[in-house]
Amino acid sequence: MSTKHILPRSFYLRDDVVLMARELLGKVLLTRKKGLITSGIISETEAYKGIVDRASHSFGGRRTDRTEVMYAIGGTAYIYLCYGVHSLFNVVTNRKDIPDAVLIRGIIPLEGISIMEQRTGKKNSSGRFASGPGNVAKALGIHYSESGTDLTARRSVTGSLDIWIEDRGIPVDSDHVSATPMIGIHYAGEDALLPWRFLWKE
DNA sequence: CATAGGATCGCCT
DNA sequence: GGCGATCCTATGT
Repeated sequence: MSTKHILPRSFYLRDDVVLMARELLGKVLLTRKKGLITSGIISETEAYKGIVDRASHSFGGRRTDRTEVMYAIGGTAYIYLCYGVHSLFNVVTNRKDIPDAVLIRGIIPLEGISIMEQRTGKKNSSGRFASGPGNVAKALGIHYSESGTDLTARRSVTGSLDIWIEDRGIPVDSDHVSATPMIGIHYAGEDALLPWRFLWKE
């Protein structure tokens, strides 16, 4: 696994979070926890355009202890606890102080499958047993306490977990990608600013 | 300090 | 399709 495939800072620094959500499909999300490497091909994402997105934790530019990480430089991990049970993993994008993020909602398990089966207590019979944002983090051993990890440094805040994303040139045909606006949110004439979900079905 | 609620999941009917 | 789990976070007094 060559470091040249790690997504560079420049990938995350761009302005269009919806574009990045689309481009993250087919990229490989990896973790190394206590020397164990697990990974999966990103198959579902959702863009959160912080300031203008009612569904975003940083809507309206709100800053709290939890959401402060969303204002970090692109390429940082924003991870938080949902419903007291699930860690949800997001990729922060854009420049510092602009709180855009992409939620990783599904992966196709790739490396370390038996470890991920152990972590989730599920078998890989479906090929997508690690889909759903809570399951993604669970399978990869990601915990909300790792929020703030730099995805480009391969060195975590805690030192116990590395998280990074690689481009291995996996092609994702547009014909197999469905893009849907989030349900239940309507801004007249502001469709381009809606949160956006991308699902890759092979 | 007290309280309500959440970018979900899996089990139940 | 409904609902409980489970605990942190944000907000209000």
